[in-house]
Amino acid sequence: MDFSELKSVCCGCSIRELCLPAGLTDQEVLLLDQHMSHRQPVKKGESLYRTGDSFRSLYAVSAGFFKTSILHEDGRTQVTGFQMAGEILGLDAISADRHVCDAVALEDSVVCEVPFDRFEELGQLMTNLQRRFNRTLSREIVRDQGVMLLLGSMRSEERLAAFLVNLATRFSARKQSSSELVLRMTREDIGSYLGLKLETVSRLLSRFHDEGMLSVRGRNIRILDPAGLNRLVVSA
Amino acid sequence: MDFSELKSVCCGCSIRELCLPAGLTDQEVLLLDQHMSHRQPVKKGESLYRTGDSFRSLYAVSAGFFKTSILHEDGRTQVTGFQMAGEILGLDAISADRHVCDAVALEDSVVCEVPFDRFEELGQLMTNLQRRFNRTLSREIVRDQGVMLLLGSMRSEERLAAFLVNLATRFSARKQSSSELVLRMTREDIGSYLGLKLETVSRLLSRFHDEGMLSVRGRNIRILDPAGLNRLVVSA
DNA sequence: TGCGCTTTTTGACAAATATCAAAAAACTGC
DNA sequence: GCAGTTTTTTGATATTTGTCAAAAAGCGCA
Repeated sequence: MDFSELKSVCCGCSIRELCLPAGLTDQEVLLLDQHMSHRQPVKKGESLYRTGDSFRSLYAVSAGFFKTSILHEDGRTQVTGFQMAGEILGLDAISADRHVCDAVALEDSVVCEVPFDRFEELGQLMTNLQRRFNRTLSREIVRDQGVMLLLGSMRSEERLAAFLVNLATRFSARKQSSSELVLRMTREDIGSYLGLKLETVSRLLSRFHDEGMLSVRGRNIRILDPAGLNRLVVSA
Repeated sequence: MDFSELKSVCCGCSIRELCLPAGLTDQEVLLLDQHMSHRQPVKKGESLYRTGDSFRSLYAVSAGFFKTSILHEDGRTQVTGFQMAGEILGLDAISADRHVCDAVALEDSVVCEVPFDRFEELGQLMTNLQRRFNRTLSREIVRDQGVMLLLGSMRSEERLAAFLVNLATRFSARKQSSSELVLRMTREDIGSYLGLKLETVSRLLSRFHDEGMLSVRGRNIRILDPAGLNRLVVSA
C-alpha cells in the first residue's frame, strides 16, 4: 500500500475507536471527529512519539502497523505491543502526562490524533463516551495481563503459537484473511515481545513449517493447521 | 495483626485511594466515602472475588495484603500482582463487566468497597475525580508494562532483585520499614509472579543471603545491601 | 541490475533454569 | 505441645533456551 492511497482511507474513526463498542450514533461520531481529531500520516520507521515526550494526544491507528517498546537503562528494550488499524496508542501516557514508551510505524501508516484535554472535556459532557473510555483503558489492562500469562507461564512454542493465533484473530476481526499473515515486524521484534531470542523465533517458525502447521516464507506466513496451533496454546 | 484491630484501622480512604494523588479536599473525600464506600473485612485465604464473578465494585485495600492471579485453561496459574494498603483491586473487570482474575487475601485484611456505577455517576459530576481515575487506570497499564519488561528481558536474579526493591519501595511509601520485609506470599507465588519455579526463587534467596545482600529467615527478609540489589536491577 | 546492508536461517556448543527427589523447617488445628 | 500438613531448602540431573558464528536470503537504492 503506498502513501497516497492511505491518505484517502481515513474516515471519522478516531472517537469511534477510542470508545468502541460505541453507544454513539454515526452522526455523533462524525461530528466529534470533525471537531476533535486530526489525521496524520506516519512513514515506515518513523516514531509517532518517544519516551519522555510530553503527552498531548491519544492516537487511533487508521491504517498501517505500529510497535511500542520500552527502554531499560542498560539499552535493552522490550516490545510491549503491536497495534493495527482500529487500535489505540498512548493510553499509558495519561498516567504521568509523559510518554513512557516509543511508538514506531512498521509500515507507512495513518493515525487519527485526538487531543486528550478536549477528549476529557467531552467525556464530562457525554456520560456514554466516558464510560466507553473507562472500558477501553480496562481492556488494555486485561490485554497486558494476558501478555504476563504468556511470558510468565508459557514455553517458547506456546508463546509463538499464541502470538500467531492472536495476530490471525485480530486480522480476521478487521476482515482480512486470518490464515494469510504478512508480518510487519522482524524476528527480533517478535522475540522481544515474546521474551525469546530471534534465533529461537526463527527455529520455532522453521519447526512449525516442517511439521506442516505453517508455511513460512520470510515474513509471509500461511496458517495451515489452525486447530493444531490452538492446541499448542491451550493445552501444550 | 489480629482481626479486631483491623476493624478500627479503616478511615475514609477508598475514594482517596481510587484517585490519588487527589485534588479533592479532605472534607470532600470524607463525604464521598461516607455515602459510597463500605468497609469489609476479608480473612486470610478468602477470595475477594473470583474469575467470572460479575463486576459491581472496585476495592481499595485499607489494610492487609492480596494477590491477584489468572487461570489458564490447563490449570496453570499466573500471579499478576500483589496489592497492599492504598492500592486498588478490580480495575481489570471494568472492561467486560466481569472479573477476569481471582483476588485472594494473603493475610487478614480490610477493603473499602466502592460500587462502580455510583462511582461513575460521581465522576460525571466531578471533573477532577474522573481525571484522577483516568490516571489511576493508566498507571496500572504502566505497572503491567513494567512487569512485561521484567518477564521478557530480565534474568532470574534481576527479576528477584527488582521484585524485592519494588516491595521495599512500596512499604516505605507507606511509612513502613524498607529494609525489613515480611513476605506474605509463598515462594511459589513469587515464582509465579516472576515467571520462575519456586526452587529457583529459593535458591536465589539463599544465594543473595550467602553473598551478604540479604538476611533470609523464612519469610522474614532484611535487605542488607540495597545498593547491591539496585545494581542488579539496573545494570546486571 | 547489482552492491551493500539488514534480516533470517542453521549448526555446534554453553548457560540458565526446570525437574525430580528427599530432608528440614514452619505452620495449623486441636 | 504434638501430629499432620504445607512450605522451604538443597542436591543431582535433564531440558530449554541462549550464545556465537557463518552462510543464505531479502531489501533498498544508486
